[in-house]
Amino acid sequence: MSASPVVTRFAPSPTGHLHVGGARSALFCWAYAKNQGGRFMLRIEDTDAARSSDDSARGIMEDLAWLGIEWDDGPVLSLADGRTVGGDARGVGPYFQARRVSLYNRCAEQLVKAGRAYPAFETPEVIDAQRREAVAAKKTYRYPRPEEIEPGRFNDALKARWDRALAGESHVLRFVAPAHEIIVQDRVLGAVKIAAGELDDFVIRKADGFPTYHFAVVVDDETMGVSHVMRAQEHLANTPRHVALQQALGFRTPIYAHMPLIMNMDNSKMSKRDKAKAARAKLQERVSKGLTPAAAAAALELPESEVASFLAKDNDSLAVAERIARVYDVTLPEIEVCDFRAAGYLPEAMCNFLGLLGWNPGMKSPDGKDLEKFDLAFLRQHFSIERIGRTNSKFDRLKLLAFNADAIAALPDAEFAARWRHWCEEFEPALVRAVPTDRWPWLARAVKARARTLRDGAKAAAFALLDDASYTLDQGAVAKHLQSAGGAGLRLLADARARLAAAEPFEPEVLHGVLEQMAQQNGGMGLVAQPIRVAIAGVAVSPPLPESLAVLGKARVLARIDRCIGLAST
RNA sequence: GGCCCCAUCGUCUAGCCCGGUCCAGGACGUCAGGUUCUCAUCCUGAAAACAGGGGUUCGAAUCCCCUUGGGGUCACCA
Repeated sequence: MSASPVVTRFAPSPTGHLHVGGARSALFCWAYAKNQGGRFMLRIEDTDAARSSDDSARGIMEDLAWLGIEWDDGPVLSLADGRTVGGDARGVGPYFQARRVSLYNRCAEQLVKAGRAYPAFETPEVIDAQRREAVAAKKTYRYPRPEEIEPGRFNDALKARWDRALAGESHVLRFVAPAHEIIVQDRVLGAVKIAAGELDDFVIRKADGFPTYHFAVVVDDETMGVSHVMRAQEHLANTPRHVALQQALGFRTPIYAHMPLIMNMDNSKMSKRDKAKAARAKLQERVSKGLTPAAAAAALELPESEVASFLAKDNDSLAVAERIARVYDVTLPEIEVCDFRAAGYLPEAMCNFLGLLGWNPGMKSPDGKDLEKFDLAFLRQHFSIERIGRTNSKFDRLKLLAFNADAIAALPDAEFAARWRHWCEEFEPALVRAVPTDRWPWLARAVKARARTLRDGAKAAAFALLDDASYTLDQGAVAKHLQSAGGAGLRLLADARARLAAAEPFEPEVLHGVLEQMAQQNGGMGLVAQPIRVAIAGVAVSPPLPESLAVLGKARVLARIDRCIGLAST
């Protein structure tokens, strides 16, 4: 008899973008399946009809694909390179839970007929009231099982309830929680025991006919052949419910591995609401400095009432937060995978960093230091559940940034140029338009060491975007590098203009030679470079000059120098 | 609050299972130097942790217990 194949799954609900925590879960599930020669499955848990959307499902799939986490089984997605991921090779689909409702209903009926589930007719309002009462009395609320329900027996009372349900009366289905202790054998945490009586008769099918998460998960993991359930620890408390359900349905219990959580640096939960918090903090700071809400609303082009409610924490609208970020120049924290992509992070850096949050290879690199740089190929080769940690980790963006900087530095120049351009086409198109294609590699080379993110690269390249006839010259820089010492810098600049006008071809190597020669004749590169830099960039900071000059081209360089000399001489 | 999980530098962590080789190693960050045409990169060095208290033991970061602290979860959300 062969060992059952390893099948892991990532099962997001399509109610928004892919969160980094979800990405880490998916990464580990993928890595383990691949390590074991098994299959990684993607299932969309869209049983919350009101909050789910196809756009979200698609966005999550695209984010996973961007990271390089590709699923063997699941919805089909076409990639940019023409390949597709997903499919139903094992014939266990569909992979959207909303399309599996009849399956859940069959299982639910089986439970009812076995006396392990029953229709309940209280309205949500009634249940809420009971719950509030319990909270007010400082007691733990547990749904009180009707006395007429006998565990394991489809008695007359249950039959009567079932008939009412079949007749169309609004109801939910509740599970008859077991009277015995439940033990979850977790591969990360060990044996977790839940005493009998801790579980109450939870809902397995909602009034709208959709299964609850607990029920759908259990039915799907069984019918889809999932062997290993790896998920975040926030699900640990749900697991006894799932085990109880499996036992009642006669299902196998998969192997569980609960991973530690990823938290903010302040130990709060990472959530998309952090964006609203950051924007609100900024706006409040402005308001405390005298900005009136009315003026803010005008600047934001939003109704005053909406701004007021946002400020009052009555809503966490992402749209408002993003508007504030743009108008008041706040950087919203990246929370979702697409945020990191837009911020100019490389997928390999994300996967590497995420792979180290709660797991590590426990290996040394050739230089004897702990090995912590690796790619997806390494991860799938070496991943193991045994090395998953038990403690929550904080998401340190500075370390991620360092990883990203290293990943960029490790890219060959040509590849960086291509990938950076690709990113700019989507997020910084003006730069792509401003620089001729054949000069792009020079720009990329000049910018690479300054780019901890692809967006940094675009910032460093800002000089290329300036309008030759109207860009601002920093007065301090002009005074320091051009006008001081009796205008020595200006005289050098005039000399440089003449030499640059004669430089041919106008390419980095030639320009480097021109500058070197000037440096030798004029007391060092520092004295020569800064005046030219101020002239062409308007400020005393820019990427290396030879490349910068070549990117602009002779005509623009001469125009800028002429304008600068004119402005600085008066 | 009930239940559950966790506990090594500021942060991610190695070491813990199979006690001694650990006055605890690496990385990020920080600080101090150096290289460099600015900025950045790069190089060198430094400071920085076993939460506390009890056990067990010749010996504990490693095993046990308690305290404290942090986290998760208590929906007709997933």
